[in-house]
Amino acid sequence: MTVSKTASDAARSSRALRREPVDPAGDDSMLQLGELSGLLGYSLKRAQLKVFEDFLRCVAPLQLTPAQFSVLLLLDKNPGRNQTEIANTLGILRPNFVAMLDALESRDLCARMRSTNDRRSHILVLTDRGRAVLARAKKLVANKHEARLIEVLGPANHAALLEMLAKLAQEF
Amino acid sequence: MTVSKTASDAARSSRALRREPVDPAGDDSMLQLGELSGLLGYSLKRAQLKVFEDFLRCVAPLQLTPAQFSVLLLLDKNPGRNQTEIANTLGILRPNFVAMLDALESRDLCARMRSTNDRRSHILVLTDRGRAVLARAKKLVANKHEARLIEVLGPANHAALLEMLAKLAQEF
DNA sequence: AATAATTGTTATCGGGTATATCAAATATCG
DNA sequence: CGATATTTGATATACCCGATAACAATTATT
Repeated sequence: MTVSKTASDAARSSRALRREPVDPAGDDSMLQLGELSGLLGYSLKRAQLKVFEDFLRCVAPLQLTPAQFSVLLLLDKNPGRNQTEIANTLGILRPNFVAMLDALESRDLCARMRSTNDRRSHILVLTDRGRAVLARAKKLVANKHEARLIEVLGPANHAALLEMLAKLAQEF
Repeated sequence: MTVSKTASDAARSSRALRREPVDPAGDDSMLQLGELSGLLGYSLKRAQLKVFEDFLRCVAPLQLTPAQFSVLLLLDKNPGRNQTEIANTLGILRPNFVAMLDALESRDLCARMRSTNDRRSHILVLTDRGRAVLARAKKLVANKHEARLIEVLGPANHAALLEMLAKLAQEF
């Protein structure tokens, strides 16, 4: 027979939600990772999932994903740009950016305005509400998310980590 | 009308394939990233994509993804384990691990053996071919992939980066 | 003016991740 | 012992993200 809501099911669910391995005091009696712990890509992926997870927690009151936050940030710093430009600088393909913008626009965080010069393109602008949400998001990210990262790593290490990751993201 | 294969289309395709932003000497005249470059999660994600991309290139002759490589590594270091144990330590949900194993088994890289103790579970073993492929993969990863990472970052930085990422993956 | 290219969009596909559920086998407990 | 609960592998399914092809409207090129 099948039982849906049990203690172990709940444990598995919360574990799966965070996509993290299950060794610490779990039931698998600690398998050997071997060369896996020396693989940079492996730790990179794991760390990225944890950091994104924490970002979502910290900014949960505003219901913003990392990708959405990055769009709002970019719109604020680069007014008067169209969809193609914003999508390109974020590495998002234009077709996939359409639904993203639809979601943000339906929440009145940004708006598409027809350009007078080029009637094909949509000039993207933050709404007043978008600016307000972005301001609150920035504070949450700085005071909760990044603050926790700096606390765990130490300020010097945090800066060094950021520099190395930026180098990898560029020159690699 | 629609034109499918043009010079700019090819440029966009290769760019999209690597999921990377399009500023350097592109056409968007360099948008301002703003606080985005200071967001650890942003650089983390970008770096992770680049590193995985390089991993795929380096190990392309063997047609192994990072996830498949990690499974083979784990099977080698932990013989006699079942699907649940291997999947859990890699943060893979059991339902999703089934198709992954099917693919590896269909290529004769590993095999499921019925356990005599517990006839529910499948003991996972590397085949001879699996061991051979893993050995070749290890060399490619070490001599091409990780070597390039160490070259770009410098040995000391590479070690420091690995340590910090491991700390984030655990304590965060 | 004819052709090519760009912009936003839709449809669609594939990969990764998540949940619910099932049959078979085992464990637990009255 | 026997009834119930749990575990294991598996299937089906759903969602999100990334990718490609194609299209109408508009603009650029020649």
